[in-house]
Amino acid sequence: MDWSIQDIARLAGTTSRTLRHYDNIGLLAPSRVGSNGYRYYDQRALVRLQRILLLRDLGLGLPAIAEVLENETDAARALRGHHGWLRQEQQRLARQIASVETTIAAMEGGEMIMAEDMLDGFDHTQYREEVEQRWGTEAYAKSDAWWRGLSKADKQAWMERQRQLARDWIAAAEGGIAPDGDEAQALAQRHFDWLRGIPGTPGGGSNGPTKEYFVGLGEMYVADPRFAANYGGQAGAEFVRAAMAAYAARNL
Amino acid sequence: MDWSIQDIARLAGTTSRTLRHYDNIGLLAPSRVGSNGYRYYDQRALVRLQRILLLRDLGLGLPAIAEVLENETDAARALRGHHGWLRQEQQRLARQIASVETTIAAMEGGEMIMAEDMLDGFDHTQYREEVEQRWGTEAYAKSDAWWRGLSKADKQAWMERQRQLARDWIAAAEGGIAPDGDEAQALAQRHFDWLRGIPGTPGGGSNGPTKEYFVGLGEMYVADPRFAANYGGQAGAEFVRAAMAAYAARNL
DNA sequence: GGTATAGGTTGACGCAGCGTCAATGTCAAG
DNA sequence: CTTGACATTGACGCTGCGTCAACCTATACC
Repeated sequence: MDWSIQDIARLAGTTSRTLRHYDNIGLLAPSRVGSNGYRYYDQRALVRLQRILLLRDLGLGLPAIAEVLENETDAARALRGHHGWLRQEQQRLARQIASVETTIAAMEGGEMIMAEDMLDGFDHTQYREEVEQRWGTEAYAKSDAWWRGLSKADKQAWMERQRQLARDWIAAAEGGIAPDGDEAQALAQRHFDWLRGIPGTPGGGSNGPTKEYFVGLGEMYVADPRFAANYGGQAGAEFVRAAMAAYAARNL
Repeated sequence: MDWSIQDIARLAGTTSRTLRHYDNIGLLAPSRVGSNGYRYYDQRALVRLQRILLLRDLGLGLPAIAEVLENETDAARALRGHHGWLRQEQQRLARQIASVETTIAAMEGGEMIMAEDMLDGFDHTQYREEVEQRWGTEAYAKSDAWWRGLSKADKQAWMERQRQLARDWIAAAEGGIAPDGDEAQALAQRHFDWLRGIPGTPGGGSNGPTKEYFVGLGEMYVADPRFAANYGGQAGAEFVRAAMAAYAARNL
């Protein structure tokens, strides 16, 4: 005994379109096809469909489901892998939610990030000594000239970017992820690109900072409490340093 | 002064492809286009791009971002709405994770759901009295005959579906969502479709059960501890009843 | 001036998983 | 014979770009 396409669709709680799709991609073929082209499905097909839908509800992709159904053995293994991915997603969402919340708070509290005047209170000369000491007076002079030469809009854009980057670093550090994982490495990449925009950094310019400079910067973030504060304190700065070091080791 | 497309891409930490995309969909036009078709961007454009990327990192969709940037005012409101959606997503993920975990446990512990013999221990006659009392002896006889007439595969499929449904109900109840929300109502819909497959239910068959039957069933789940156990106990059953009642009020 | 090289342009496909027409054939019932 | 329900095969749409492909341009060095 077999059912029409609508019948099993109803029986399994899905739609005929879905069944045709599954047929097209080879995930579930009808047990019989009439001379008129009509699809008919029997019990075996129904059982398979049920399994498919079960796994789909758990969030597995159709290719993964197909694999599970063919091998028969490693269903649990596939689910464990999937479970890991789900948890990652959840963490990503948690961090995003935190970001949104702090952003909302910032917008309601202060003048909000989108506002025009956000340069107040920023004095880049406060880092003068450190920069001169570690990378020479010339490096500082260059970057100082660069900064003074920027228009107001430029400065705003640059700071906005810096602040967002710092926020993301903090969120990442608090999220408890690995400094050498993909997430953190993506942040390190952003950090690298951001530095690239500052002339006067050793090796700076289009090619980006040198390995030594990049790693040394990470050290400084930890060593200097003024920098550490930007990244959520000591723990945050250490996370940033670890991520930067890992990035440098791989890419520079 | 303006930059080439690669320049701002680097400055903002994105790609030229993205910028072309934003131009195509009207989200961010270049400030100037050379006679050769090259795109050039100035500070204003850079600022706008930065805002776009900031909002994008928070998870907003491009149309939503466009809206925020035009209206200028309701950025916080848009973010609050987005925040709600993010939390929903997070809850959905949490429930999915819980489902995956219980499924893994079931597969490792018992013979797993995919196994063949899972009809043991199910005795549908245990509900005989209740059914006869509430909906008449004929209703029971019909559904009994239907069940006995099913093949082994049919019975398996039916039970698998029932069990998954119950699991999802439990997860939903524990997830703390509203019984009349979209999520729970989708489950009620599945429950309705599932009942549809059982002849002998009042109004059953292709059209599905009647409103009275559907609501009455929900009551029974709460009243009878044997049913309640299927849905994770008293609290779970009450959640199911509430969801079914809401569903019936709207759709039946 | 020639040429190597980097960077620019406009299409257009691909991805995940179907929803949703569109145009048309089939089956059961009145 | 007509009507209506259900079937078929395309094919576009959605999200946000990544990734070729095929073809100009700008810059720099010889």
